[in-house]
Amino acid sequence: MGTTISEVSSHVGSEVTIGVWLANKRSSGKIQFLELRDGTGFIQGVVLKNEVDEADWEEAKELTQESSLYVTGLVREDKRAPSGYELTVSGLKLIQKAHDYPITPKEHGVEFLMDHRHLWLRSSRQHAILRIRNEVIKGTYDYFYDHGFIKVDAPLLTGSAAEGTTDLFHTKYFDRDAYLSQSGQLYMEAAAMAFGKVFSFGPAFRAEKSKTRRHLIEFWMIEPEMAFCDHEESLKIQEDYIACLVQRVLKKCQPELKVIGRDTSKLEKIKAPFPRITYDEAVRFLNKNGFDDIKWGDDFGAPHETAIAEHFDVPVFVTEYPAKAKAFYMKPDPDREEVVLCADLLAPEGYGEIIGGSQRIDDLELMKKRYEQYHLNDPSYKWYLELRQYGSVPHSGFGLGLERAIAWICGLEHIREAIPFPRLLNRIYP
RNA sequence: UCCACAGUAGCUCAGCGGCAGAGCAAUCGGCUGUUAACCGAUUGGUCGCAGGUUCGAACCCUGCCUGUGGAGCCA
Repeated sequence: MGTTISEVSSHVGSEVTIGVWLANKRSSGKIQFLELRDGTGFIQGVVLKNEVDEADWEEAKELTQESSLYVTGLVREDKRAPSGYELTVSGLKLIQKAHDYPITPKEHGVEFLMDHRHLWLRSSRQHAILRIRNEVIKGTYDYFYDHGFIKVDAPLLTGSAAEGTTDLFHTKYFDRDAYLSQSGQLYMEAAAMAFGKVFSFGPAFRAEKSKTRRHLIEFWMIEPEMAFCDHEESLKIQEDYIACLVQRVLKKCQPELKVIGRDTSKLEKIKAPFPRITYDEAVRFLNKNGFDDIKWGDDFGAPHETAIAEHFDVPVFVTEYPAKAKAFYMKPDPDREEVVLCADLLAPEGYGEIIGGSQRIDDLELMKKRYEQYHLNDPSYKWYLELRQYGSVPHSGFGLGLERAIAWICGLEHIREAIPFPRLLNRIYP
């Protein structure tokens, strides 16, 4: 391994050798421009006929898109080059000549690009998005480590449905039934009782036949859970965490945001605290704004969420939903039993719900009642009830959909670009 | 599961009842500052599949398959 393109600015005036792929080529009779990439960045190589060996000149002429080679040359600053730096090529050594690379520099359709996702990742746009994803992941680890959380891994194979609301992928566990996890939350509640503040980061699987720009069959979720933490404290952590992520991407990923053409002025506004409206207020707002179909007690659909979020240019919390519309484990408001201490965080610009969170029921008798109401008396749920039996404490947590957050931060049309190999309805290749 | 739209060259698309087309890619040639370079030439087809209507179907009709994005559900 030699120098990388990301390091060339510190090698101006000296000769370097870099392992690269040819992204594109433009040539004249006696000068060739090689658009080179090495995974860390892009740089333009210039091959001049009267300054290289004839063999190298001929080899450069033979280069095809995505051929791999070692290139040696002098690093120069040059305003005419796309990146500001240029390599005057003095020698090149072909590793492999690629034939008929499918993704050409022109436009392609969705189906074709998805069929070639393993190659599409090489494009500058996909490269930029996935580097931002990497930064969001690193930012998540840093944030929670810095705030006293420890990462605890939840199992992916489970013996029962975590929430019982969505369709699970069924599989066999030797001669028993098992399901792929759709959430690690219940396990995080157990972990919070052991470690205080915890978070999980792992994949979640939903066998829903959803096919919209906001849905993946397999997606990654960050699920913090905090003991001795009420709903209000949880909201403060959520808004601080999201604002930190956005500011970190703004600080560290300017070149990537530029490649994908993100309007960063919209991201610069993302600072805590975020506005909040209650479910009651949201229903009144919707009824006043042309949504006669919503009445108190109904859950919101995507058009309703979009209408609410459109009134803010930062994420907005919708709080205190009717208990009937939410999961069995959410804690009722002590002053108003019909609503629960929960919040959904809706991202701006129509990106929808990126966080769902709540304070959890800590009272053993109430949880027993919920078990009866929701028919959860299966032995596989026994352990979760026991968390309320041995030193129960107030606790809260939330789940962030990683790809939805990335889609919003990057301003993507579709969530499928926010994950390296998306699993979508009807697509499990490549 | 429901609704809507689409499927023609390797890719992106035009053609909408009368000879299968263009741009890009590929191949060959030209060009010393290109930025999805440009210029000339060549190659490239089961018009998604099956049936029907018609003198004649890529085009009209029916069914099926595949894809797209929207609903529901959710992060």
